[in-house]
Amino acid sequence: GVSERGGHPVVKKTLRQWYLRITAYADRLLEGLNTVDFSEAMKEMQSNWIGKSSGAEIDFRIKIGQAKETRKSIKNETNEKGQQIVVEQISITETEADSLLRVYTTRPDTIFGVDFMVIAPEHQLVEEITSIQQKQAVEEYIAYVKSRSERERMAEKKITGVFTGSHALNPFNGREIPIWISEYVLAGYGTGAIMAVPCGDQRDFLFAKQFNIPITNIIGVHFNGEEANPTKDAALENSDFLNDLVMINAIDVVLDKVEAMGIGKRKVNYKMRDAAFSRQRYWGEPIPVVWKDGIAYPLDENELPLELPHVDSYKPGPDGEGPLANIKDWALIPNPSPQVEKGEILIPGPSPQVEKGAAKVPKYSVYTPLQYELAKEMRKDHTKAEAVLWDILRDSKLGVKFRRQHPIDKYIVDFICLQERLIIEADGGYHSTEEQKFYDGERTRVLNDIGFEVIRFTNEEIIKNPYNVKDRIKARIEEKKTVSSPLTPLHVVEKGPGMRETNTMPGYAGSSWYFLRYMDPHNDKEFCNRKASDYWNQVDLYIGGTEHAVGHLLYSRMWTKVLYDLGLVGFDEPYKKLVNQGMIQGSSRFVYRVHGSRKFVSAGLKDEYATDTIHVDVNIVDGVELDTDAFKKWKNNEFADAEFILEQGKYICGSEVEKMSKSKFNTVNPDDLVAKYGADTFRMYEMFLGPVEMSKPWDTKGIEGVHRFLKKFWRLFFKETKTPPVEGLGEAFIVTDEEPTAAELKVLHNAIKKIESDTERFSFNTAVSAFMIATNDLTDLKSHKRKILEPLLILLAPYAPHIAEELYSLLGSSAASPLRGGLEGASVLNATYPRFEEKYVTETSKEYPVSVNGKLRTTMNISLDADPSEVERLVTGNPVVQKWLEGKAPKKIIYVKGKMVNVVV
RNA sequence: GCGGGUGUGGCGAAAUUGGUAGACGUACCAGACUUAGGAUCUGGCGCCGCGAGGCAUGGGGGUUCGAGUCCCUCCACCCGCACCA
Repeated sequence: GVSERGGHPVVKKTLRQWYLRITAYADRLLEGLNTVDFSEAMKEMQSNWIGKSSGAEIDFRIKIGQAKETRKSIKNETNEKGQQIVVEQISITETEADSLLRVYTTRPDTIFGVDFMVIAPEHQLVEEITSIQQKQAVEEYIAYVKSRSERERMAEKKITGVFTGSHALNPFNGREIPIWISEYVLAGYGTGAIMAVPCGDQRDFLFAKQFNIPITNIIGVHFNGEEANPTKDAALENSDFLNDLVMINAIDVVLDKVEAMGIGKRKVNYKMRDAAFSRQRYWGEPIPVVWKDGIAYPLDENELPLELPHVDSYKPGPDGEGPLANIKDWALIPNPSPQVEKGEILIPGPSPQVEKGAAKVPKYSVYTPLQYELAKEMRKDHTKAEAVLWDILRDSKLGVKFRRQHPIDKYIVDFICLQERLIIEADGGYHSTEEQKFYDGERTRVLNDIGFEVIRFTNEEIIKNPYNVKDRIKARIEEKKTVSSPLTPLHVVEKGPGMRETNTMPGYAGSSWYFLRYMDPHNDKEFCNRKASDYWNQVDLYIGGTEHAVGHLLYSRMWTKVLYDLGLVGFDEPYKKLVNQGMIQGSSRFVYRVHGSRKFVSAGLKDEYATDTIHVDVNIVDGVELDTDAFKKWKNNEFADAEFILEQGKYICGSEVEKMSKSKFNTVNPDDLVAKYGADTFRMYEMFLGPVEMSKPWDTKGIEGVHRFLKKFWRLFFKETKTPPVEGLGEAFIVTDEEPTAAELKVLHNAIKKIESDTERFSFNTAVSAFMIATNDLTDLKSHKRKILEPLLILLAPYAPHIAEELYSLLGSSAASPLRGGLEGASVLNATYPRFEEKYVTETSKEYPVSVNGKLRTTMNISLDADPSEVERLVTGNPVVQKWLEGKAPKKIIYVKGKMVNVVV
């Protein structure tokens, strides 16, 4: 496609990027959700995104179907024309593969229902296990998959796949299971390979049907042959030692056995990926890193803060880099600070030629401490060959100590004997490519340079012939012990020119923790003093949209956990309570142009024509009726020659609720509304629209009501005058200092109670209606008393701050109304919130609803202290009730004090 | 497909614990004041019915003296994720 703004072609480029390792926090981000007050939808979105699943990785042995061929010349003769004829015998044998097929499953209980395996097209075993017969088909299929864009793949959902020609062996019964390749298995999730159980998984079922793979039913009647049943509650059948076990209980039985046999282990997987943390833009915090020889070095603390350089142009840098790459003066630095060096002392061992203490103690360097982390990770995951080799080398079995997955220089080597300076590497199948050979050669050269010898074995060698491998290593160690091993200087990174990182950080680098800065905004030593953050603690209430669910809200939760782990803040969740406000949507209008003409057809008639739907500006539509003259002038007369096909003399537009967007011509500009009605009206109307968390289309119509309310409220303070107000308050100001009546106090205190509780539970729409009710009531009572109006103003301040402040200051400071002394210039924002007092709203009687058999028939005013027998007497005496009783005696009278009365006949 | 949510007048909505369904606001109708009304005020306004009354909270069923609210079931719409094994 092309870009929306400039129409430039969009191309894919490979870029070096920084990632935030949010995956390391996956579990804690999930658990933390239990401690915060977020909506269910929000929690659900985040936990879906994290996508934790518990299952197991299981290794299957692989039988390669006729993969190896050996050619043997059995005849070699010359024919009568003198041409040589070579007759070859090709023998094909089934062999077991070097590698194991590792699958990820959440349902190990279904292991006897596995009818085929599926690996992703990108899986590393594809080449190794493809048989000769299937080679062409597999290659064609891979080419087909590559030709499809992700979009096509998602949209079409075709069932595609190809058989590799090889089989996996069920570890329990040795059953041969065909291995297929299909794009429905994703390389990036789990191990990129699955065991398919068609009777229990719908995708597997459809695949089996598509390719006529026989289905094993392990759940008996729970499987109907029409579709898969993912139940966990069925008793297993056809499942060997699992027979009759309920599936959910069988999971652990299988896993225990798998782990005992050493062919797999329990494993938790996450859908969440690390978060891209670099942007190719100017605006963003620069990343404090200097590159040298392809290695990233962090800046020293005393070199911080690193500030963005001044630029004259924000044009992108070369090869998709950010604009900073253009600023050579800034990016290139002649002398980067020395790298962080974490070395280990290499003690010259007991080699006879090296005198103890004679040699200098050399260090070998490690490029960055990160390598230690990486090595640690790598030690967790090892190939079968590595495991075999480690078994040979570990515990000084060969007389010298070996370490595995050890960082040295810029590499992490498989096995290293520091004492004898010997490195052993186990190479997988991929080491045979030309490119890999080049890198391996380079690696060997560098390691040799710093005094290490490298011995390489292929995985195949190690597994097939471990004793041979062991003997060769042992022999080499003996040889090395007898010769001098000169301690050459190690590969040292010299000071020299380097280049700054030219990517910048994304917006969320700042938005993840900005709230902490509010707690200590003037601190120039640290982002926020621990004492300040301990005092203020978590954000009490955070109002934001759901669109941040898997972005900002997740990042800032992670960020807070990092700071917590570093001891810099005392809480590990940033937000105590989260309210998702709804989005104000746009209500779009459409016109329908008859295809290829300049005729526009009204919505009711559009089905009779082939039409193109066009967004039309909502401002030239009244309701759904188009102003056709305005339409002709719209967009600089673009549609000046339009003709209209009307219905009942009108052009009716189509309508739809969509996101507000300029391109959809459905935007309403708040500035226009503020100019017309004022900010208070606009603000209050937004609150009045409905519950905060609900999205709804903007509708300007109702705004008049709120505006009328504010005008009415104003009239509690001011008399309307014909002439515009002049200096001072004059006669128009009608607030008095009289004592309020009981009725007025009741109105006030009902309002206080309702508005306070509504505000606290974020029910702003009902709070606004409570203001309206109070204002209507006070208008009816002709109440203009300061003792009523002043508390009401304080209540109003959060809802209509401008008018509240204005009237409050008039109450307090006006010379013309000397109602108050000493409060000149006081702000309503500092006023004490009014306190609700029960005594003003207490009633002595109530208009009770009286029902007969649950149906409301009448109401009766009864004293609240009336006892039940009194109520019964009054109710049964009521003529309406008597009419419905039809002379019968009531069976039962239900009286709920303060609520209702119900007579059961 | 999976998960979350919402269904109440012409429209936005209210009903906080099972207790007078539709508060408040719009729109609409009638009227007052007025040169005028896009100001203000009064009255009406769920549907059917002259009325008594009947029917109404997406549909159906249940629990209860009483259900918008609780339970079962079906339907529609919106949002999020989406080949996650």
